[in-house]
Amino acid sequence: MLMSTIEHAISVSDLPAGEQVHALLHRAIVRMELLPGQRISENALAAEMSVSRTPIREALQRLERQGLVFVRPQRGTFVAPLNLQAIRSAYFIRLSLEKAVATEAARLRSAKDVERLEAAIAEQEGVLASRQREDFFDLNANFHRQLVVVSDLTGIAGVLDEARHHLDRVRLAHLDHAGPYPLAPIIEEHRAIVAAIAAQDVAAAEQLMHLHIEKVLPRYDLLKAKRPEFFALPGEITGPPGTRRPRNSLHR
Amino acid sequence: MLMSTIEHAISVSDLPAGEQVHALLHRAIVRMELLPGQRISENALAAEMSVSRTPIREALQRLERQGLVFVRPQRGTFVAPLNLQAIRSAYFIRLSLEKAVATEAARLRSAKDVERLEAAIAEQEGVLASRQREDFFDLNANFHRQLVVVSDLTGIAGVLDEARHHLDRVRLAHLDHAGPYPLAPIIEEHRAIVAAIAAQDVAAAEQLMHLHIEKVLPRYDLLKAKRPEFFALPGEITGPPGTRRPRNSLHR
DNA sequence: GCCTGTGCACTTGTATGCAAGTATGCATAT
DNA sequence: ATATGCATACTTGCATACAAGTGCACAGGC
Repeated sequence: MLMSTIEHAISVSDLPAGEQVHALLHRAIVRMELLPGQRISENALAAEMSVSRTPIREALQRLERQGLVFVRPQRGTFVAPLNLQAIRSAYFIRLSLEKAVATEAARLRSAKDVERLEAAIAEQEGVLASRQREDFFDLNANFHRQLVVVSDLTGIAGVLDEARHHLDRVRLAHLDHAGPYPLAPIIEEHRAIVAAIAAQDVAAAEQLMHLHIEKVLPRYDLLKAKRPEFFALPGEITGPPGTRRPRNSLHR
Repeated sequence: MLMSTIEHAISVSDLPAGEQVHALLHRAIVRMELLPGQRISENALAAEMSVSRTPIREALQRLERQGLVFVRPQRGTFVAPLNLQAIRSAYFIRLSLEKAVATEAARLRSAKDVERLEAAIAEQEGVLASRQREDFFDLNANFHRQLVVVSDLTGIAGVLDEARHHLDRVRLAHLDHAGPYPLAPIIEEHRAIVAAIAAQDVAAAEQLMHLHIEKVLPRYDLLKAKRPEFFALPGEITGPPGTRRPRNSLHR
């Protein structure tokens, strides 16, 4: 069921095989289509994607370093749980760096930059009602990446992306499994930030970004209450003893 | 010549082969023992370390993501130059995050934490005169990592390490190729930071850390004047046309 | 002397095969 | 019925072999 979408996606581009495998798994994990704890079989993936295990392993090693999967040698590779420490760290990184980015963007922005930021916000509004809500997170990422470009610090985009992905996993889990997750206020915050940047109001840009990022963290414990299995650590068993299911029940 | 030290190092531990290769190359690159632009041959490394190309490639891919090597398919793998954008980004990341870390450390520190930080500083003094100056950078890294632990944000240690490594490359190039690089003031700054943390003076800790980090960046252009070849981009030729040396002149 | 075309050695990317270790399920003994 | 030991199918880690592409060197023509 997972793989039907994969086969569709690979033929699109002719990037290195490992890149494509990574992009695919990364997207599926961040979107919570592959759930925490779920087994990822190198052999099965290689067969389904018609490549050898070599690029598969390359992709899995990347994902492990990003904290999205964990590999237990001779045992298996699994989607990483939502780790509280990883979430707190990602939040802290975003809070610190995005504030500084907003400051720099307010200092350096050109008129053209402001136009591009406003165009990005318009896109977000377009997707708000019509398309899949998962797509909103891609547009949100684009907006924040654009801010990085304006601040002339493109080298930090990778760090911010990785941090955001961890937080997006929590937000998207909310979308699917917990209560509503309103997107409209986020767009309003974006608009306010751009307004401050357009006015070159450094202090306001930083403060508004602070408030914007701040809203992400608190919801994690709500999700943990509803879906504790997403937070289970590698060795832990969530259910009472004896409920242990056969090894591949999650995978097949 | 390079490899004599390598053979010594590998037998010490029994970590996964790829880990060891990565640790070795990483250390050599950050210490500027492998110079920017220098070719890294997968085959030669595999032969010298008595492993196959598979773990070598695993290590090189990690290093590429860290910005320490660059791979040109079907052409070769090379030590990355000192990239201005990478340096600025690393500086920015350190400035933002370390300030926040200092703030949190000042809030959360226990008496035991202060003791450990002071012990780390004592170590730095010990190495100041006696041992190799390269070792100081390891102790400096330990100190900053310890601060991360105190601030209860161990998850961000990896990001800060990677940023610091880029800046350390510049500093170590100074040690070898440019003027003097005094280490004693750095220890004094560490001491002042710890004092502020011990006093739980949040504002002072943040400000002192700001000044501490700030000192790293400016020296880069001085080095660029003395050793422009360290900053040459992949395709660029530093000398005038016709001075192009045979392909392996850097390697053999 | 200078320019052009071809061959070869070398590069990384990918596929495949082997080795070491783990967990499951079945057979056996109590 | 319960517990124990073992065979087996699976996992990842590593080694090796092949494929595709690049650039230098050198031979030949001008």
